[in-house]
Amino acid sequence: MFYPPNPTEFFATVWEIVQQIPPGSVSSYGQIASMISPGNETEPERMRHLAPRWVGTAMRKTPRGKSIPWHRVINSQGSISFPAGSAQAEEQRRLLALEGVAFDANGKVNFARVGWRGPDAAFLRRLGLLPPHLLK
DNA sequence: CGTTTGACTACGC
DNA sequence: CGCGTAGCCAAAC
Repeated sequence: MFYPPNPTEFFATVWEIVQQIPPGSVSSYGQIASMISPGNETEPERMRHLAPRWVGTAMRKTPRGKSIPWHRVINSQGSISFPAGSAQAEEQRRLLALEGVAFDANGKVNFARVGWRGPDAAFLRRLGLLPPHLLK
């Protein structure tokens, strides 16, 4: 797959992006991965579609106590990626519920309603990321 | 130092 | 809708 040329830097970028997600909104591993460039625009398709997994790796290593809203990142299916019923899954669901993000009977959110639109232009410029309309 | 393990996703059934 | 699989390698054991 695509893999971070510099994992440390990649992880830090992921965390910065996650901090941009406002309360009440959720993003996905794939959405975040698609924002990070360079690389994902030129990467072969077969490599590119594995990038989200690295976002998952970054999330696993999320530093605590740095006010990073890790719970606002879910998978592309709109559901929590921790095993259903696990303590971590319950915690994530609880934190999201506090922000008004609800899951349906199938354990999925309505992306159309609570999906994050993406970071603002100033943030993109600061990190040198590509604007959403240039992303695939 | 060898083996196992992922906070993923698109796609086929 | 749900389940299984390929792709792919840095961490965690």
